Amino acid sequence: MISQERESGNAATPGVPVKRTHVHPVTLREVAELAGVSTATVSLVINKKKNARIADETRQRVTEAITQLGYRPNAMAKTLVSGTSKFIGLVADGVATTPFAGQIIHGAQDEAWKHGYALLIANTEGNRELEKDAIAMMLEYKVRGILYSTWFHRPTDIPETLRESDFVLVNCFSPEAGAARAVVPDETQGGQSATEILLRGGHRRIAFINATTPAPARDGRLQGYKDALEAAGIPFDPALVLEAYPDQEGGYGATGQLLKLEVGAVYCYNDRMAMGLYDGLRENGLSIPDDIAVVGFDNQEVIAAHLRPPLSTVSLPHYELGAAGVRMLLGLDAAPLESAVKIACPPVERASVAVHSPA
Amino acid sequence: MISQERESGNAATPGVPVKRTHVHPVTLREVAELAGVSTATVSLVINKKKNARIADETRQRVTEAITQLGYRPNAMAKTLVSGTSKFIGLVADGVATTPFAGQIIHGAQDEAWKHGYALLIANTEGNRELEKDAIAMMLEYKVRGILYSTWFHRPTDIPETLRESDFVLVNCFSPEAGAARAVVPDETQGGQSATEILLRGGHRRIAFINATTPAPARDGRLQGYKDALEAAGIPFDPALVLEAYPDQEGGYGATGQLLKLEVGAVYCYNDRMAMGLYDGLRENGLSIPDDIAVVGFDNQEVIAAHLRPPLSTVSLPHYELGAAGVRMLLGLDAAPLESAVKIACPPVERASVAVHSPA
DNA sequence: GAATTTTGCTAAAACGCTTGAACACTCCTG
DNA sequence: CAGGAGTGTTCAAGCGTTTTAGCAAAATTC
Repeated sequence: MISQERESGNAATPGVPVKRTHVHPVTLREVAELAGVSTATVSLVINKKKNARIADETRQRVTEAITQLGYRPNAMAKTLVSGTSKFIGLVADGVATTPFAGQIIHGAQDEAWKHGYALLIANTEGNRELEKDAIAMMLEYKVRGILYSTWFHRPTDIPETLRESDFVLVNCFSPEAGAARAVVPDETQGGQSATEILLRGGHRRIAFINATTPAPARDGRLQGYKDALEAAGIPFDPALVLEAYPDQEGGYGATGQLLKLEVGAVYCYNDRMAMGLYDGLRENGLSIPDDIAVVGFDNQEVIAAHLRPPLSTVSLPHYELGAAGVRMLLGLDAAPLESAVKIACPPVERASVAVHSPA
Repeated sequence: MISQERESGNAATPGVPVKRTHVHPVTLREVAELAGVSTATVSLVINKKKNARIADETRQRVTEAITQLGYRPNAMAKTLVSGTSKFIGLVADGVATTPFAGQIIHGAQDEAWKHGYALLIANTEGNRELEKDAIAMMLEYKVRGILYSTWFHRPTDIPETLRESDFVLVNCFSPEAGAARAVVPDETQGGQSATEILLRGGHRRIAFINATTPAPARDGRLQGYKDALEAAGIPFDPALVLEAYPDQEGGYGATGQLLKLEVGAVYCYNDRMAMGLYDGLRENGLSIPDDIAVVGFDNQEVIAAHLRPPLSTVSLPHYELGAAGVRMLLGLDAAPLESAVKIACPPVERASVAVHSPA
């Protein structure tokens, strides 16, 4: 065999004499020919097989041929042989849409890369049909596994086709226990940390504006608040817990109620609420943190870091979620089936809470 | 390499005779056997070749076999044959890091998907070495082409290896003319639109707080301001153009100077500046839009839509940039080499500019 | 110096699919 | 009824790798 002849040039176009614009298609065989060895040898050299015995001189010759020709392995051919690609799929319901949840992609991509994997992403906008197609595509490309992620922490059910592959749920979990590996933020610890920021500021009477919308975050963040109070020996007072829709308007609208509580500190369900609350407090002539200390939750950079004063808050560890998802998928981190792995939400202290007790 | 063995559990470890949990590897051949035809026939059925003549009865049988077996084509094998995959690469210097530029990914992914392509993304954080690896990876996977994107509009030089593939620059451009296809936001039109929002509000004396940092945006947005004034028959007054660092602090810090100008309207280089300016103006007891109308630029949702009052601004069309990049790559949109294609920055009017003239 | 081991390399069979050429029919057409 | 035209299907040659078994020559052993 060893069919097609070539005019001397470069650019191999098998069969057809037309030149490709982009030069490359240099194959293993061409390298082998130039180096005067078999393709097997070249393959062995490239993959640095430890128990392959290759003379230094040969290895040398092959390496030279490779660089001289500018050879690039064809990953498809490799994958075909090995049966699985160096891809990890990431199915997201809206991660690319939502600014800060984009960090999930970022974390997954960094971690994947670290282990020699590339990310194949698909944004499904929650569309079930699209989602199915996306998963099918990933399976066809023989991904090593799939990360199924949501833009906010919530329960989800698992698409049937996902089961055809290894997978890990990221920022979501299956309501049926034992159904899947999953990694989520530790809302409770986060709520506790947020409250502790205020406790450290010397506050003992702390309000919490929770969300009206049911979600794991709503329960967890409240629980964390209670835990922190208990640890500090402060009795929990339900009257100090307000509720509002978790956005700027909600925060702004909660101002009135909050003022009635006459607290010196308030912990908001999220940063957007805190942002609205800032406006409300300001309109009432109150200054942060002197009249009232505020902490948020989420650490949405654009907001939290740039409010005046900058907002103390707790980070939603999106980057870490993505990274941990990849590690769990690859079997590098423990990944119990029984319950989701929880990633810490680290506190970020800024100027919205004074360092010393104002009391 | 491929070290750890596993007890039978799941997780196929190549080499070991352990069964895969995930059943699939159903091949064309198996389908063919079940249907009692050759693999060629099955292939023809699947790909719906128009000039393939297949009896309805046969087609039927094959289709059944396919669903019965849950057959999934192996995309790698397909690609190997065809020479190019259904992948489009997206190399980003920080798109995933930067919240709103993430829309580039989103737009690219939607558009790619629409044409049957999947996105292969790599975030390089501007690291040249990583970038090279990322591009190499994409070339090895025989991507149809590569989108090279930056998180803010700027000139860039083109990595050598990028030339081995089709590519389009997104949100950036090459300083050497004719070097590459590129798509960027139309800063000038954007600046003009921003200014026009204020003109429509009845303002004739409009300040512009430009950035101190050199960038295409800085020049373009200023030019747009001038164009808008000229079109309205208002002479350009350099005294009305201030400069500040383009972030909240900068905007806040520019308040003093701005007040000296005694203008009723101000156009800020970006939303973050406007956000800072809001604080500055408020501290001086001025109300927006009654005492002073404000427009920004970028339309960073988290900021612009949720300030009080919501900020009128101009959208940086990240989504469209991504989508247009894909279309240009696939040859669906014209893509001149001489100069970058410009995408409009549509105005977004909110409450920071009053509808009627306050004059 | 024969037997054995080691070293260096290659042949060739996969991997799962596509595709043009070829084959075997059945219908027409004149 | 021979020759041509359709029609339905299969053959077999790739696509670019990896990898195992095996071969020949060189080195080592006794």
